[in-house]
Amino acid sequence: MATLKDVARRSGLTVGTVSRVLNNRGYISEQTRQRVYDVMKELDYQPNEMARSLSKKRSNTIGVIVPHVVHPYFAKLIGSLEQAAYDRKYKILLFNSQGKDEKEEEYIEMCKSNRVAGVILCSDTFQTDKFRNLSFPLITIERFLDEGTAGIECDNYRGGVLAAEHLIAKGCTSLLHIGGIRNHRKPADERKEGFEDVCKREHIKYASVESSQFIYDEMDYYSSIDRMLDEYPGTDGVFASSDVIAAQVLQVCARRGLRVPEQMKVIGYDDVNVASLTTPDITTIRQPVKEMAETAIAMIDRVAGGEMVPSRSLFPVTLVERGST
Amino acid sequence: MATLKDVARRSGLTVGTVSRVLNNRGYISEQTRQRVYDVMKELDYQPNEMARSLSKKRSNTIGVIVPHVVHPYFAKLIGSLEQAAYDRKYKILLFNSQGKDEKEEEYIEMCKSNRVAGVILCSDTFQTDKFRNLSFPLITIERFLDEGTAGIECDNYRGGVLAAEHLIAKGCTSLLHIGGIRNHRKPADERKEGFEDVCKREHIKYASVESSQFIYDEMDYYSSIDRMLDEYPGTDGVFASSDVIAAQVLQVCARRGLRVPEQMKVIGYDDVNVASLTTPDITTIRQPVKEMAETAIAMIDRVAGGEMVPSRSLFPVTLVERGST
DNA sequence: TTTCTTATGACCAGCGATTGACATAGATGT
DNA sequence: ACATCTATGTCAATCGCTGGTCATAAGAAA
Repeated sequence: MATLKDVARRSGLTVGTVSRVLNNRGYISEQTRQRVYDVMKELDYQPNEMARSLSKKRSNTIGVIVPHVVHPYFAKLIGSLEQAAYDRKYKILLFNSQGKDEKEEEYIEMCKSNRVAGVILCSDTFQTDKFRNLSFPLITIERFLDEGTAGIECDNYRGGVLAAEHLIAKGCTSLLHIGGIRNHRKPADERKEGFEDVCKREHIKYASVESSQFIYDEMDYYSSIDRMLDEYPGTDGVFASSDVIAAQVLQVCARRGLRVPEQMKVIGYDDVNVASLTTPDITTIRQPVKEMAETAIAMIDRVAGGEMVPSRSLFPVTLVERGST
Repeated sequence: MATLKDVARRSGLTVGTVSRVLNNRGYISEQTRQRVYDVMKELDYQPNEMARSLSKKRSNTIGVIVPHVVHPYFAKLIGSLEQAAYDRKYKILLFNSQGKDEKEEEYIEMCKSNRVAGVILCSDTFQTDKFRNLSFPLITIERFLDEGTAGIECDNYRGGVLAAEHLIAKGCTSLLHIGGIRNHRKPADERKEGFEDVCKREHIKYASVESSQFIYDEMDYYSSIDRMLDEYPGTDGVFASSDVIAAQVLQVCARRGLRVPEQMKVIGYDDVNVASLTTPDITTIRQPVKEMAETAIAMIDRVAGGEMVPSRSLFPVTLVERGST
């Protein structure tokens, strides 16, 4: 592959000058600039990012660590992050921790090795010394971390409130909240709190359960849902903390002969594509994933530029009404 | 961050020796090796991959270019690729071309710049000179490319055959095949051929249509499905070329009051999670995505090691029977 | 004429590794 | 006692690019 030197030689300029063009440094005449670009095209020159990063002690790569890739919420998040990164000339190094703490630590090390511009850490909650003294910004999405540079969340409490109020407005009298993936601590707790506060206020019977025995990459909640419905008979409204869980609630209902939404109303969370692919489609609490992703990438970019960023950003959620309620 | 030099100094060895340990070169006593590892841990040393790659003229990064991230098929593929890459000490640089040719070309350039060990190109079909004279292996998945190093496909013809045979065995008399995303040319054609050959052989009424007006990231086939069912009344079996399409067929049927599987049978393709999240869940043709991903990564690794790899690998598909047929 | 600004050349250290050539020296084998 | 193997050191080039320091020179501005 052609190198800077080749471009310099071919264009009759020096390496220094060509580098100046490449990095918009110092004085360059329009004519020279054009000449350089022409030669670059002619030689099909691609700057060697390795050398560049080595020299600049920083790459334009962003590490994204997710606990799950197949789950539609993360798929959507990853897609949005990639788009936002692309817009700002960054590349995404994707890591799937599968929710394992050791893997997460290992990936952080890899990010260090690769001198990433920043890392975006999604969901789950786990603290380790490895997150300290990082030489790059660490942005968390829907996750609380003491050592992080900044945290991006959506208004989970309000999500719980919206869900409960909606179910109650639709006439439910006995509610059940099912937590699951991505809900190990804080974010889920807040959803639950919002949900429960409304139930208390409105004097509605309710219960909250967690399907903790979730298996990554499997997303199999059926048995726990079944058990829960047995445990709380008379439930006529379910608030699932993800659309995937909600979809499975729908299936369990179908098997039990419970008509949705007539006999049972179901509301999900996230608003990912599965929510609109089921029959009936699922009423859900929408997270502005795209905006959250853009914010995360923008933050890394800004921190890299020496700017300050808010340590916590809260995004609003909205209710999307569909056929399940 | 600590450098090799620091490790050398701290351990009382020379840079050369430490490098030997790192790369398993030459003679090293067990004692020295241990000493080096200890110091590395002590200093929290992480080899600078940039410097390494620059020196070795090759990185351990693999570029993955997909036309779509949110589509469950790709989400699954990406997840499998990441896992396989991790197992072999590679990292994934993720690029979403959104099916746009220009973006695909641009991403290939980026891969060049980053001196990736190889690129995995998924679905869609598009040829360009940019794919020629690459200094790294280019592996395609479910995609035909003249310039590629190797292609990995699943037996699409057989998939079509299995689908048609299954629907007919279940008593369908008038079939409809709906193509869509990821089906621009060859792979989809073969599914269609398999499907049609069986229909002809069995003297079953059939039709094949394509919902070409697909919008990336939207996955909205409803209107086209509606139109198709209007156009082919009497259809009692649908072979959709993806589970996402099948899920939407299910919804359209529900809206039309067509009971599945009693009045209408539906079979999908891929076997991604949505297939099991709908009610009823979807009978589908399963692609061995995980194995395909592993093969792709393994190939890059082998080509990097100077080995030869088959230019075409065909994987078998299987029928997974569920509630929609 | 003198001073500035613009535009480029000429050099070169440095980024953090790799790798090869060659030297040295103790241990082992025969 | 001599060859051989093992284990390290020494030294330096190289990978491709960045970015600083100077020097140079032409044209513009004062």
